[in-house]
Formats: sequence, structure tokens, C-alpha cells
Amino acid sequence: MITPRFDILGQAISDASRTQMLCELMEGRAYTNKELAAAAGVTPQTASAHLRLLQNAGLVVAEKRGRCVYHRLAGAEVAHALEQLAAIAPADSLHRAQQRKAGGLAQLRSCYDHLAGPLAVAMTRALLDRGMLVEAHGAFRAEPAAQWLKLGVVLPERPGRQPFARPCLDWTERKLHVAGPMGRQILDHALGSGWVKRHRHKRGLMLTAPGRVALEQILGLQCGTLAEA
Amino acid sequence: MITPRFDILGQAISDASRTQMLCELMEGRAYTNKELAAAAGVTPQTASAHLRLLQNAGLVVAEKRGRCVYHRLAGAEVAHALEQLAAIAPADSLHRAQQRKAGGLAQLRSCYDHLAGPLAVAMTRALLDRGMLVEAHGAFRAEPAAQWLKLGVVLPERPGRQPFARPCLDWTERKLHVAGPMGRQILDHALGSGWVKRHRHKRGLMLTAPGRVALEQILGLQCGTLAEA
DNA sequence: GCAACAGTTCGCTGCGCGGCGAAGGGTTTT
DNA sequence: AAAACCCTTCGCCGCGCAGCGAACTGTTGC
Repeated sequence: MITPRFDILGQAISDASRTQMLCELMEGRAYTNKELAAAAGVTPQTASAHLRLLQNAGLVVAEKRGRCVYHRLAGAEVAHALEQLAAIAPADSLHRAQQRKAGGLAQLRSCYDHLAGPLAVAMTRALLDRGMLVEAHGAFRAEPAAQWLKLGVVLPERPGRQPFARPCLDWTERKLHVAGPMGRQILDHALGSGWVKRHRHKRGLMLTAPGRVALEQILGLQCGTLAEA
Repeated sequence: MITPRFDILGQAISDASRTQMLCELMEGRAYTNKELAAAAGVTPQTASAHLRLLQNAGLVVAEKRGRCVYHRLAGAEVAHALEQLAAIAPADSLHRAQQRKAGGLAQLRSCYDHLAGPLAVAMTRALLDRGMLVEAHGAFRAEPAAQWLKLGVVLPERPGRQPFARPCLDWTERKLHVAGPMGRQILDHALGSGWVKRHRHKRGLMLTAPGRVALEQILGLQCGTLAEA
């Protein structure tokens, strides 16, 4: 019988501590063992064992620098597959409720290599409303517009094999936002031009004043209230 | 922290017996407890426990009829997610070698609701070569052609939200073949017109003589040798 | 009614593995 | 050199769970 080794992968994500770590890593940044241990609520030595397992499963890669070891997702395919999985995973209302109570956590965050969170969903909504994006064949097609450059997006000359603007289902909102190369360009540009900044210790991103102005000018987004993260 | 309940899903697919069952179910047919138990190499009572777990995870649904209980995948999303998972799962050469030795097993089979296996890959290859399909944006775009009707495919008037011809990565070959509504239409037509038949006890599909002729006429496929499954 | 069969429930055993404390490399700082 | 720090390895405990045999329910066929 034809059986891909689901079990290795499945075993890797079958544990609550490991899924916590993976969710943390979905931010796209590299994390140390200690950080991930704290995120999962276990001791460093336990986290170490988990990370080795994730490494063996090919989900995570490690890079040693000085006395620290930085862990990150093995690649975009891994992030993509985890997204897909999250899409069919049972939504647990308990978690969502408690994260709302925690106070607008993660209004804006990064999802491996692109923006996510309610604000990213709103941006996508605006792009669709303005006709800059068109949903077709389960993908986003980008229409030529001068606004794209203002968002830091350079449209490709000809369609590539991979989707340029891939829809990604937001974990919290269960709504689509822009991933793929376009999503990456937008995130890069937003970070580079200071529209958003990474929180120092908390997870997630922060929309700056210039960013708020830019999004309002370019997309007509009223995100003043959204930025109170 | 935002954590979808990966763990429930992960636990469901973390066991080798359960993954065996899931792979069996990926054929798209409904199976009894006993059949799945045999496929996984465990006793019926063990399989029963596994199936209840898969049911709770929302991956499988059961339907009682007479004294038999028929189990099937919960839906196309589940099949799709499992495909994605298989794409990043480590390919174990051991299994592939032993299945080759077993004698051309699964030259043609069904992958939930569409054709898969080497022959399906060859068909897709032919469709691409003839320009009936074009790969773009990570999806297949269908070009109008009279041949489509001969394959039982009715092209949609306008692009839908979901991809009409979705590429699906074959587990064994690691090559693309056609899934999505188009894939389903092709499988339905192939079964309806007697081009392929389901094996009585073995897994997989069988290409019939009329089917071989049809594929050669329509797509120029020389699949005489491929059909020896 | 009885036998045969599909499926489930129960109780038990044994392995696997998540978790931590203690101890052992390495690296950076004082 | 010593202290502080990050990470890992080792050994141990305890839970969870896969697996089976035995027994039970429900359905089909004689």
C-alpha cells in the first residue's frame, strides 16, 4: 500500500507543547530554545527534546550562533502545510475567547513571511473592493494599478508557476488575506518603511503612525482603532 | 497565543495504524471496519477505537447500514489537507521500493475523487503538452478544446472561486496530476463509460481495453504497457 | 430458534514518551 | 579564573494509549 510517512509528521504535531512552538515559529522569526520553552510552558530541557524531534521531522531547522541556537521553520512549504492543517483543525472557541479577553492580542502579526491578523484581513478586503485584487480559481489575481508600487509590490511580468498572491486563511478570523510573494513584498515594505514594527517582547506587530496614514491614503482604511494593540 | 487545535488533528494522524487507514480511505470509497482493520494490520476492536478517534477529530464520518458500518473521509477539504501533508512528508524510499517489487501496484488508482497514479500523471503530461492545460499561478488553466467533451469535461462559463483544475501532487511519483472539479468529472466519466473499473478486492483501478483506445485516440497516450496492473 | 457474522465495550498488559531534576559541555562576561 | 548563561544529555517517574482476548449487542441467514 502507498503510505507516505504521515506518522512522522503527525507525531511531530501530535503534542500540545510542540504545536505551541510551531505556532510561535509561524511568526516567521527565529527563536531560541528558551523562548520556545517559555511559549510552550515547559522547561528548556524538555523543549530541547521537542525541537530535536521537530528537526528530525524536517519541520524546523536550527542555526547555532555563539551560545545561542536559533530555530526557525524549515521553509515556506512547511508554513503553507501548517496553514492548510489549521484550516481543517477544529476551531476552539475557548482559546479565541480567552485571547479576546487578553486584550486585542495580535491585531496585526506576521504569518511566516506575510502580514496576518484582522488588519491584514481588512487590507485584503480593501484590495478586493477596489478591484486591485480579483479572486479567481482559488487564487488572487492582481490588476495593474499605480497603488501597488506604493505598497511596495512589483507585479511580475508574466505569471509564474507559483501563485503570486496566494490566499491564506487567517487562524483567528477564518478569513482570507494575502500570502505568497506579494504578501512577502508587502511585509518587507511595511517593515522597511517603518509602517509596522516588531514588538520588543510581545508577539505580533505594531502599526505606527506613518503606517496608519499610509494605509488610509492608499487604501482608504480607517485603522485608527485597530492599532491599539 | 493563537493556537489552532493542531494537536487533536496531529494526534489523529500520529499513529501508523491510523495513517494506514487514512491512506486507504483516500481512495474515496467507503470501507467497513474489518477492511480497515486488515489494511492497518490490527484486530477489529483496535480498529474500532481508531475510527472513533478519527471521527472525533472530524476526519472521518460513519454511516450505518444493516450490520455494517461504512467509513469515509469527512470531505474534500480533508483529502486536500492530507495531500498537502503528504507533500511535505518525508518520502520513504523503502516503501516505494517494496511497492515496486510488489509488482506495479497502483498504476492507476483514485485519490479521493479523481484519478491518480502514473497513468494519471501521464494524462496530465499529455494535456499540458497539447496546450489544453496551462500551468499558471500554481493552478491549471483549461484552454477551450473539443477534446474536453470527449473526456467528459464541461468547462465552466466563468472562473469560480475555487480552482476548476487543481494540481495534486502524486504520492508515489511526486508529480502533478489533475484534481478539483475537472478531476472529478474525468473520473466520473471514466467510470461511467467503462474506461476504468474498480478492482474487486485489490486496491486501485484497472484500465479497460476501450479505455486504452479512448486515451490513445484523444490524447495520443501509449498506455498499453501501463495497464498491466 | 440457532448459528454466523459485524461491530462494540471492557479489562488488562506493556511500551512509548512527556516531563523534570541533576549534571555536563561551550560560550560570553566580569 | 570564576561566574553567569544557553543548551544539551542522562536518568528517572508517571501518564497515556495501542494492542489484544473475552464477552456483549445487534443483524443476517438457515
